[in-house]
Amino acid sequence: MLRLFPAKFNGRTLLSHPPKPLLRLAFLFYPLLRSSPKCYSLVSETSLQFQPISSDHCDPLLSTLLVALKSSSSVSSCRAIHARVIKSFDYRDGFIGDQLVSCYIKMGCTNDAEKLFDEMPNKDFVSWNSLVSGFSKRGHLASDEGQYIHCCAVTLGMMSEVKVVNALINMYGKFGCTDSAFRLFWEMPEPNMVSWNSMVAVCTQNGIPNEAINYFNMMRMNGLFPDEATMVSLLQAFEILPLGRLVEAIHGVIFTCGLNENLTIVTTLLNLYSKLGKLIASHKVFAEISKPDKVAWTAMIAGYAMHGQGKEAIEFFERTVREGMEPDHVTFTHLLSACSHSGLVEEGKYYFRIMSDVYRVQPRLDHYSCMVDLLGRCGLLNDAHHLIKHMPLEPNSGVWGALLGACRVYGNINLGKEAAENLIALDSSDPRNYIMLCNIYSAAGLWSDASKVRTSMKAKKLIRNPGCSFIEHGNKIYRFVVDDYSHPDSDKIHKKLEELMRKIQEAGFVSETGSVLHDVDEEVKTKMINKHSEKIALAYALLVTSADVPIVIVKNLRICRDCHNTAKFVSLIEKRAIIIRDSKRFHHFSDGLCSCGDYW
DNA sequence: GTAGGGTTAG
Repeated sequence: MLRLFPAKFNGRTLLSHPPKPLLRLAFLFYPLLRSSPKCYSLVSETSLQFQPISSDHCDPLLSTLLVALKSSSSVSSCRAIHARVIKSFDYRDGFIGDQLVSCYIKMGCTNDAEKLFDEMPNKDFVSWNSLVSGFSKRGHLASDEGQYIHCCAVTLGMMSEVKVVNALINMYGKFGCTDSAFRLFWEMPEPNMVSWNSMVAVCTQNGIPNEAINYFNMMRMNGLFPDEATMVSLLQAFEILPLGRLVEAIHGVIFTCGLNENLTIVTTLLNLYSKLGKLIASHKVFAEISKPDKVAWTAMIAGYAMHGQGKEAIEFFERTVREGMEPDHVTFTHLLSACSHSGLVEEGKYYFRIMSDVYRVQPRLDHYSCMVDLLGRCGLLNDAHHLIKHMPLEPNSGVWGALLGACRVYGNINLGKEAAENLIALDSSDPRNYIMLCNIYSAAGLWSDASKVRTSMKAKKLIRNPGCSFIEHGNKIYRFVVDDYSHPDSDKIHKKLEELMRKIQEAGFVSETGSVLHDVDEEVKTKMINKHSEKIALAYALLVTSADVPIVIVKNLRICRDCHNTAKFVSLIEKRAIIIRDSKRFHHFSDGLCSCGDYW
């Protein structure tokens, strides 16, 4: 039986009559308290031990409950406990007030958080930090609000506090204001470990991996030894800067430092190998984890999904569930995405059904996106549209984007238009939405409509993100854009490309000019398409790599149909394994076929 | 000897 508040614990007298509302709370949330590592010391196997230190007996237990509440990921528990706390007490100040603000933010009740924060009479720098970090982590802070908070911190004399500056650095990082983050960091008299780690993270999150590595090196030169957070952020830098050999070197360092027992680091490494196209290496890393957790095995499923290995993802899922793993919403997102990337329609429908029926995981927007993608892939555009119209949540850009992608493949102009209009209504500043719509019109030969879309893009001053391809060779990364002549060996590369195109045309390859947006002659179109960055990278790879290693190309945008087809032919004719990672997934080409089954 | 704010993984 659960005993609450024993009279004595370790020889000390404990509170014998705790306030009744608290007693009810403690009973209700006993499992929650037990599951929170930070509160574990307060809660033994059989009883809830409680020892007040202040004259106000409510505070310690309520604080413990609130801390447990924050560390729990259960939103329903959050709401329940929060409702009861508010009913029984009215705390606006000090410790409890700060905790409540954090809880509100965690639950997504940003208005309540702000209201309470405004009402708090004695805000100190801890209160401010709770607010800043909570809001910036969840993207609930606008840039000017951030600057206002920075001003407050300065006027209230909080800038001497390292934790405050660290919170501001991270806030600016989340806004993409790297310059402000840099300035704050370099003005700090004594940055600590978290400050350095924050800088590495800020650089990684803002797509400047070289800078992340620089900060890492500077940190080492300052005599600091990297910890878990450093390694995770550093590893993530290599997602953008795919220097495979350097990653293997870092893997070695992780091993020799004994960090290979650290689940967080190892999971990041596993995920990184997947993203670099090395699924076998991911699997090896996973196999060496002694006690993989939910995050680690979800990462493995995500790896299979990315590489279009749906059957393997399902097998893996079923095996681990049998071993007692409890899947959550992220697990199902990747499992459904695996089904969709492999065209496993029936399996996808099955898992979508049982995720709530059997595993009690309610479908979220990501799951609906996967389902729309899954249905769209096999041409069931009306079913996909029906699902969107009848889903219980408000469809977001992911859901409409999945439909638009399917419309592009199947050339459905009407639905495509609807999807694109919804997308543009949701976010009129994302050039990709306009480009997709433009693509659909162009493919259907509706040049005047396509041109209207281009005009509205121009009017909004939206610039198309230029496509580029990366390839690693001899410890260097080479970047190619369309019609690129920047490489010193450009003449050779373009000669090789022309030769390659001639060869595959002889084997039956026909250019697919539908991917070219511009309303120009077929001949000009073919010329433009033949100089796409991934084709140049491919020709370069054929020139400099040996025949036995797979060619790995990384592209920032999605691969176009023509380049996809080219890679298929080249894999057949040159007898080479080609791996292309585009912005959405991996394509493994061999013997004239692609792992994506021509749908992406 | 207890409890709060700053960095990191699917």
